[in-house]
Amino acid sequence: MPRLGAEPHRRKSLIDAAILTIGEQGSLDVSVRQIARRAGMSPALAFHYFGDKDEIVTQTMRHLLREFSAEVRLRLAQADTPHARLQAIVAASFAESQFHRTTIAAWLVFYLRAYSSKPAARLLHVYTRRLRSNLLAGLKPLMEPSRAEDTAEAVAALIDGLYVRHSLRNQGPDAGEAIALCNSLIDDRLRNKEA
Amino acid sequence: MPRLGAEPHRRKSLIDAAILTIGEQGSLDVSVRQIARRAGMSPALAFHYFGDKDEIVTQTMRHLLREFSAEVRLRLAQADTPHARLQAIVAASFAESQFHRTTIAAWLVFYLRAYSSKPAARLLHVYTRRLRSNLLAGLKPLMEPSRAEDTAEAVAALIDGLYVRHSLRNQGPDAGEAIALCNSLIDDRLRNKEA
Amino acid sequence: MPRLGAEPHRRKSLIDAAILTIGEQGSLDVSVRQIARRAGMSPALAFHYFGDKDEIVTQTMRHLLREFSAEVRLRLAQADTPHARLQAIVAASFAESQFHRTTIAAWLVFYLRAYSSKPAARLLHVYTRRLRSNLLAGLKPLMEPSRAEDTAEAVAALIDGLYVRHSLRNQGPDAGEAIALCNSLIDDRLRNKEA
Amino acid sequence: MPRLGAEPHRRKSLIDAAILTIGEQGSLDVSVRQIARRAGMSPALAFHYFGDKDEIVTQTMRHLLREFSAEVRLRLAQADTPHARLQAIVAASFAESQFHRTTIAAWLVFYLRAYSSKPAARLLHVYTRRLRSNLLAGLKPLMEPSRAEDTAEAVAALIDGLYVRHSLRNQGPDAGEAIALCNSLIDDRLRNKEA
DNA sequence: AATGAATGAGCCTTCATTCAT
DNA sequence: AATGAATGAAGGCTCATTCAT
Repeated sequence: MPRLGAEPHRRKSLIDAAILTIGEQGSLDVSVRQIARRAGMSPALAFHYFGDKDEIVTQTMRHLLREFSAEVRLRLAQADTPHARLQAIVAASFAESQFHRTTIAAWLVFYLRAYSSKPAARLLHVYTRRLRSNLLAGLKPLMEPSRAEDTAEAVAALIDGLYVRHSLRNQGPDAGEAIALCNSLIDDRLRNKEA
Repeated sequence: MPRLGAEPHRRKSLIDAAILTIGEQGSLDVSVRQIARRAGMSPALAFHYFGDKDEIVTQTMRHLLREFSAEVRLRLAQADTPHARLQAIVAASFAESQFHRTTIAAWLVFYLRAYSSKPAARLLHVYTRRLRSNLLAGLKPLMEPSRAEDTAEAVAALIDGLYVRHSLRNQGPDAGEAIALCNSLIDDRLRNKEA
Repeated sequence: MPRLGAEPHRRKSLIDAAILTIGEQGSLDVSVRQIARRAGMSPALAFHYFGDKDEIVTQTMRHLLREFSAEVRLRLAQADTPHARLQAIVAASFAESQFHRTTIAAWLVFYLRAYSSKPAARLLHVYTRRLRSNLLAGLKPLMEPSRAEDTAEAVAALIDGLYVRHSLRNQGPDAGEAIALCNSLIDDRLRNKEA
Repeated sequence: MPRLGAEPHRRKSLIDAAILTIGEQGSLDVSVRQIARRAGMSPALAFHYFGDKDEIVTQTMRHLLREFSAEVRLRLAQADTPHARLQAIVAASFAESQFHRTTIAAWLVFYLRAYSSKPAARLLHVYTRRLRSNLLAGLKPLMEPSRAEDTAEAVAALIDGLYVRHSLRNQGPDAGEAIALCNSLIDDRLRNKEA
């Protein structure tokens, strides 16, 4: 039952299925068969559209990155003070589209993939650099440079850590608490400027 | 010429090899053959000692957990104030034995394994509970309970996040800076008690 | 914009593409996709015209055989003595249309195909019988029958062998030398009739 | 039921099975499964010993080449005149160990493999050079150099051609006739030195 | 007329695991 | 104690082939 122009829809289905499958399993060690079945098609079709498994994985990673970027961009557009920009970034990080156990697991899997895959490392590098530069843009107007850098590092790490812990069987805090903890860290750093 | 009592030594070699191999690869998708080769023995012997691959992995995870616990215990023993206890935990987390790229990658791999493996989840749960209780023991005397819990969560997350970021091609801070960031968070929280 | 009567042209393109692809690869282990791409159409169209891969291959083989027959017929028509007829056959065998590395490779591939394909064997049998009868027609008037049969066999084998060796990275002789060697064998056999 | 020191025996079985399977099929397009089954073992074991299919094929080719070389060497050792040396080479070519339909088909398959495989081409090149040099060593003392080279080429081609035709459903001559045809060509060339 | 969509079958290869020695 | 021998299962990937449009 082949429909015309099915490609974009199929690719999307596969990427969604890949996120779910990889996220649930907490590993890239999932078969294309599993992903394809979940996406409602044969493995052969997955290969037809993506060429090989690596490309499925890479495109999935790229998709996650893009979704996050969009979330950030959206919120930054509405922020008009440095402080608001910081909160926008934090909020984006814990937005509903990002802060699901499964999605987070997929993120972590991709983090780990960077260990042995050059392209994955490159992709991730772009993301971390952008996050850092966004944070610094918000922090620099509010404190001296070296302190701003430390703070950016701390916020970025705190976000990552909250992700990790949240995904760990919902053991970590929920989105609201996570945001509060991040903002609290930022505010503390702003208050105690001399520390 | 097989020496008597070679078993403990063999097991240790295999676990060390497993940490290195898993850590370098950033994945459990390593073959027993690889691990055994690195440990200088045949895969068959690895099975002889551990029964199956799962047991190798589990024991490796347990080993990592134990090493960390030992590090914490050691430092807690020398801390005599609540604040010193907090610093001891932080210091243990970034002790040389823990804060290597490869070791951290192995940690993350095990975090992810908890997604699909009950035993792994249980093991990890013990570790997170203990860390939390250690942190709370240090924080409770210094601030009101609900704030102490938030702070414990933040510190734990910050540590995890710094781990993740450090392992990402040394992109994160080194041990000294990591410790400073953690302590700074703690101190900020102590100072702004009313926040 | 599909033109009317495109079918014969399409079929020809496919057969040409098949010869090239099979010849270059030195094997029938080429995909219909490769052949179709080379012929500038989709694999589905190739199936539309030929039904299945086997038919593509068979028709290709038949085409090669027919081309060779035409070459022979053409030259035989202009030969008026037995000796001239023999030379015509030899010349046809090494005519430009036949003596290309790629074409020869395709020939060999088809020879081998006869091992496991009845239809291919039948096709090839027709060709060898015809060649033999053509040679004998030229030889019988010039020597006694049993000697003529031996000679026919030798000439046929020599031609095949020169093909094989020529296709082997142009290691064998070029067309002119090949013809000379064949004629020389014939002439030797004519001279030493008593041997 | 694993026996110790089984490797050489297993490798031999596999190579024999490969010759038969490839020869019967007239193609390299045989699965490792087929070969392994014929050799009485699982495909996995074949991979264990040879690494990959390519290595099975290459070793099989090398085996064929070596067997032929041995046959030639054996007979050359007993030949004490140039003419006897020529006959030795011819006889070796049609010795029982070489002149089986299946073996010949395997030879042809390897000839064709040289089209797309560098290593196969190299291997084959060694063989053709050696054959040529052996023939020339026998011919040079008996005729002028340029004629000797032509003759070597003719003999080599005739042998190859007789192979091809023999393998073609036993259509060609049997070993005895084949040898006679080759010797006859040589003798003719010796007699008509001035041609 | 022509093609993208779709799949079942089959291949190469790797791996965890067992067993006899 | 230690290992080579051996295999079933599973995975990635390609291909011939069909079908709706």
